[in-house]
Amino acid sequence: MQRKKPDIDRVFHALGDPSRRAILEKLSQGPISVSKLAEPLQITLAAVVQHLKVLEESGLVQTEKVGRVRTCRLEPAGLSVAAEWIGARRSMWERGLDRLGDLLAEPDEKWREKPPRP
Amino acid sequence: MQRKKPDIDRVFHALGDPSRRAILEKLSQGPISVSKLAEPLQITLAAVVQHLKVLEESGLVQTEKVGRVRTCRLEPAGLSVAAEWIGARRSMWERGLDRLGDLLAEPDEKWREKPPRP
DNA sequence: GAAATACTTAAGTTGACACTTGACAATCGC
DNA sequence: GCGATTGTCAAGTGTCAACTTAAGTATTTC
Repeated sequence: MQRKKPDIDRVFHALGDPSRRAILEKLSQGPISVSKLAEPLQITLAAVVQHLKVLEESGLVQTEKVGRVRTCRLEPAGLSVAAEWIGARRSMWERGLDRLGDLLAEPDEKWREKPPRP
Repeated sequence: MQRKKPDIDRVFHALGDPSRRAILEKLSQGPISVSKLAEPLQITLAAVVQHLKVLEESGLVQTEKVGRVRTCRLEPAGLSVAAEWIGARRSMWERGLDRLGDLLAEPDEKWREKPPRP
């Protein structure tokens, strides 16, 4: 479909990349500079900076530059967006599973068209 | 970096697409056939089938074909993988935030190299 | 058994995205 | 000031992924 990106979209897209998740793991140990962040990864500093841009735009990471050093840290609120989406789906899920027998037994005109009630 | 894909990678990648999330939302209301699934989306049936393949390989969805109809349903375990990853990161996060003051005050040779202890 | 339904598969297009290289800018230590 | 450190920007490249169209395969219905 590829529509424009609301917040949730950015967050999940950001989480979808292994390098970015590696960055988040590192950051979960505490704030750190860009170059220290890049060191263990096998990509260039420039690439890390690009990932950081994505992470920052998605609200998962915050950065602040002091002198020539940019320090990065996690933004707890960012992950919450994802956690909440998943949580909501999961609960509907489980409610749905309770009714699973019903839904399988019945035909599925349940949530598409409502036949006229005479 | 773009390495090969472990499970968690597939799951987050799958969640990163709006069409696929739309499919999951629909499925969270109960099992449904492929064409019913495709109807409200503005993409072709073929595209939906491709999305379903991704969702199935990531473990988020299960499908079963009976006669000529393929019925799709959510796989609760799939989302758990994502939920757990997020949960783990969040808790480290929060522990990290407590120590934030320390980490900012100290230099950061904390988690990279351990100087020899005489 | 012919027509309709419900997918399935293959091939091709297009745009996004991860990465690189190389040049540049700001700041720190001396 | 000068050199080293630390990051930033702009192109450019190659790959992947989302879609489409079009043709094909089972199944069911009449």
